[in-house]
Amino acid sequence: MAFFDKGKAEQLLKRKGLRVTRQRTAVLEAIGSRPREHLTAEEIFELVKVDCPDIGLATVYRTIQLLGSLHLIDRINFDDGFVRYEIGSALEGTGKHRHHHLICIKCGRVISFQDDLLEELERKIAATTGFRVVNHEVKLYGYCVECGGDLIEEKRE
Amino acid sequence: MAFFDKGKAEQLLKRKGLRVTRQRTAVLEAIGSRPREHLTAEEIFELVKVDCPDIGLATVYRTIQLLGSLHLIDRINFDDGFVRYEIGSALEGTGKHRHHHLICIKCGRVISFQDDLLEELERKIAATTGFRVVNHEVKLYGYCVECGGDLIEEKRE
DNA sequence: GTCCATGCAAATGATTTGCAGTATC
DNA sequence: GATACTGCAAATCATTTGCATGGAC
Repeated sequence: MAFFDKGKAEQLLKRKGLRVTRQRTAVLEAIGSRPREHLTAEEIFELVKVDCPDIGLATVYRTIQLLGSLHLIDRINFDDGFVRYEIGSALEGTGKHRHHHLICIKCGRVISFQDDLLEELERKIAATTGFRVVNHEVKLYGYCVECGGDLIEEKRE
Repeated sequence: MAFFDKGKAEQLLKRKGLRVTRQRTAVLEAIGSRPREHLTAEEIFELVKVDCPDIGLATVYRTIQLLGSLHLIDRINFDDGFVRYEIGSALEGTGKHRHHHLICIKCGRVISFQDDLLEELERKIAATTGFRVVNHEVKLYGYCVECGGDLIEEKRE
């Protein structure tokens, strides 16, 4: 059922001296059950209430923050007023894979894609600036097919 | 004094039937006077008050939103609780140049860099998905030189 | 049994909005 | 002079926090 390594997550919590609670498990499962869905805290709250009806929204926020700091979930921000979350790439089967987002500026649709093209860039930056890159986030804005993505570029307001 | 094309901005406002006010000019100049500085609304407010002491914070917010929608300024979000702004790339001399950000996850320092490496990726995406990319945003997270950027990679929390 | 974790309600804080007065075109 | 813009204060709303109770180990 789970699309991610649940045991690994519990291990990590225990190793840090943190407790494996019903709420934490439920939040992680809710997010893991919706890969690529970019859930808001409120959406996670609604999903979790199914299995865990007494959970409070504050607990969802606290749990989200904890899981985020452990990199069990990833934070994404589409600048629409909500921070969103998805299962951490470290927990998903393939291990290190980077996925990024295409955001349609007309309809708001978000499409995920994978690409490791930035590794070359990261090496270049390390060489020229001494900055050691450990993660990256790429957002591409444009028009999806339904909103005129394949039209010839033209002036538009 | 201005590091950007002020006339172009005023033209654009007028063309849209909008008014060129003291406040709008002052906000744009404040942001333009601090290239690469990623100002928050509050910081812009403080800067603008020098030339325009009676301006209200609400006007700054409204102006920022307006200038952003006209692409006269660019919005950036470093997920620290503030939306930040910088002069729009369209207004700066060189025209189309993309700049992105290196964010140190230890000290928070932000370094800008330029690179057009993503153009190849954009073409690839257009070809495979039909999505027409018109803009992109790249954030690279890691450790700056002062925070151990040039150390060998090791386990850290 | 010890503390960490939770639920609730209240607090926070960036941003938005209503409205009456003001300034641009 | 019409009406878009501004300043002020109040409202909004996602997120955080204080505190007393509850649960994991």
